Amino acid sequence: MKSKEKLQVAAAKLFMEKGYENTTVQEIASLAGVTERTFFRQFKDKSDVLFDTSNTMGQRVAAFITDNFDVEQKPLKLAVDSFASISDYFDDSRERVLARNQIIQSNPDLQERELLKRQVLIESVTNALSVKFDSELSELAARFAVEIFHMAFKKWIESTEKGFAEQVLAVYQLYEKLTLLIFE
Amino acid sequence: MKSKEKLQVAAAKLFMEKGYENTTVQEIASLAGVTERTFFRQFKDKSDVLFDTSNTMGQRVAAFITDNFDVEQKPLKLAVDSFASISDYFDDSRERVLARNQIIQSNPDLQERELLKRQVLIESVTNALSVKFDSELSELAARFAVEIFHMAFKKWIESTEKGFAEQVLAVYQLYEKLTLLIFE
DNA sequence: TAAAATAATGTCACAAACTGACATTGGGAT
DNA sequence: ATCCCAATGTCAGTTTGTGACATTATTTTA
Repeated sequence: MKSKEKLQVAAAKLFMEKGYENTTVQEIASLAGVTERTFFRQFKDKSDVLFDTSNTMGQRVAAFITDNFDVEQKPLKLAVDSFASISDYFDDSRERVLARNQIIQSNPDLQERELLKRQVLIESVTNALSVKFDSELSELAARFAVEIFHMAFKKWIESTEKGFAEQVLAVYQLYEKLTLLIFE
Repeated sequence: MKSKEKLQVAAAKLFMEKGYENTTVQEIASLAGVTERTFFRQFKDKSDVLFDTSNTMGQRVAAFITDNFDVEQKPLKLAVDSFASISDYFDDSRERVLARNQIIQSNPDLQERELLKRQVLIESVTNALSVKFDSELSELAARFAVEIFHMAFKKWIESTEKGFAEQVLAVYQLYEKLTLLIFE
């Protein structure tokens, strides 16, 4: 196992056991059998060890969008569907996602980091949509889609009732309800 | 002048002159004529000195919403109007807002902090809307409204053409265009 | 295979951000 | 004038993060 992975495993373990703020980079490095210095070579800061820098979600979502331009004309619906399309990412590893989420919610620094990741996600979706739609419209749709995704995620966390895709759909319907009010 | 204000002034000056990362808390404190320790008593961290902790915007926006429930039935439109209602906050001090924005955009830490502030804003709007509307619908409307606000802010930064309220309206119209596609 | 280049890790020294504990001061209230 | 309280200072220490250079694996190539 590469030291990067070892550090991620060690960090996850310690964060769970004693909380994010109570574990030092020193401890993580020791548990992983490396030096503090190599921690900071793999991750730009302490919080970085929890965040996937490669933007896997963004790539999957963008791929879905480019693959489905033809069957779906409405930018927002397309973007929302793209989030539903990655529901396996969540449903298949509920345990891990929940644990991770709990750590993040326990600390403001981590929440901020998560928020920044959401901006990257918005960009991915915006770029994917921009191929076919007007760029400003794409950005707005992307922003709305990510908000819908986020609300769906929160609901998915709270209850075991529905799968991720269903929660996304539920929030999308809430959006339809919201917009229908325009024409009352 | 209270030391808190002195620190804010000193920080703003130094951040402008030599950038956020290149100025130390030490320097800010010295310029303000106090100790590093009192800086950290006033602000929870270095970035805090740039952020208004009292959520003035949230309060103003929430106030507008509660004051205008009767004249406006549509939650999103109401929320968006509430942002237009504080346009003086921006138009009246373009200089300062631009300078501040430039500092924030120069550093990831500050961007994250700004993002967290937006969450607080979302909560304010959600709570205000919840008095009259369903709570989930309120949250969705609040999230969308804040995204619209943010896009309007970006456009307002980029061009001197329109006032803040006009930019908000412009993005809202973009939203209408987006939703109309539902019924194509 | 041996030598040489390259990548990963270690060592060390240090700056900057932050905190806890306790001392000092500087105005208001009495 | 004195007492009180809040704000500030002092100081010592922890943790995060970085630069510079040494050492050790790993891979390339002669």
